[in-house]
Amino acid sequence: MISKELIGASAKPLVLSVLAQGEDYGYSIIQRVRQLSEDQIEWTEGMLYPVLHRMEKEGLLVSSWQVGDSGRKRKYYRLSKTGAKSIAREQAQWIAVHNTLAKLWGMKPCTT
Amino acid sequence: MISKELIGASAKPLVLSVLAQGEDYGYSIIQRVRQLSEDQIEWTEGMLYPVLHRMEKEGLLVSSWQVGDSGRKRKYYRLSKTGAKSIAREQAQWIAVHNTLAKLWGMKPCTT
DNA sequence: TTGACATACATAGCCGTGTTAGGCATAATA
DNA sequence: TATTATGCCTAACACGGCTATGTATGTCAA
Repeated sequence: MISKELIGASAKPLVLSVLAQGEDYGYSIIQRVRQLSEDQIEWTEGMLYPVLHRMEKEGLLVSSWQVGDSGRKRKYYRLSKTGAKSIAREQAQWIAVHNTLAKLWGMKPCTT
Repeated sequence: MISKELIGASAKPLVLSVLAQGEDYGYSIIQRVRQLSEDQIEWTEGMLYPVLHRMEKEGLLVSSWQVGDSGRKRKYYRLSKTGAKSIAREQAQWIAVHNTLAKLWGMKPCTT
């Protein structure tokens, strides 16, 4: 179980990074993150949807309703240019904190 | 500048890990973290003191007033047994999230 | 002496955000 | 037909960081 603080801190960078691989919709993003984390990160819909709305309002994402193969309406999100650029900043912040923890834990720092 | 979300998520593991190296007091912890992060993590007192109080209330820390060489009264914190044990859990959570991000960023995962 | 500054702790109000809980709707499955 | 999985959304609540402020002491220079 991941703490709500960590959930909150990782939501934005994770959404941005997932969408960097191509557009996706809310419900699917939750599954993708769960799989990527090997069932360790279990997002709730009540957490993700407001995050997506906020990020769209901030201009990081763009949404569009589409009807997929299933015939069901889905709200797909993709990165805006601003969103694509912001990944680097999110990444830098994360690495900065991670490397500080890594020092205290006797781990090797992350480059790149 | 680190986002408030990341600040919040990293506060507890950072405090625990700093105190794992020996007891310390609030004002000093802020400096320690700033140095360790190479000036990238700049905690405010209004953020840290409530964190320390909470962690003590949770039984993770134990405090004691001491008079150091400077003749000034300081409130030193050290890990309780519970606090020492909790580091591993905090670490596991952090690594879980980090490795998920690392996958998306094409980085090598952290092993322990 | 006096003023400025770093040290050192603490709290109050504002605001953002995850959680819990609930609602609504459709397609697939039993 | 009933249930489950899918798929979106929002409201009330509680928690916690930020800003601002208050208090107090030691150091150093004018």
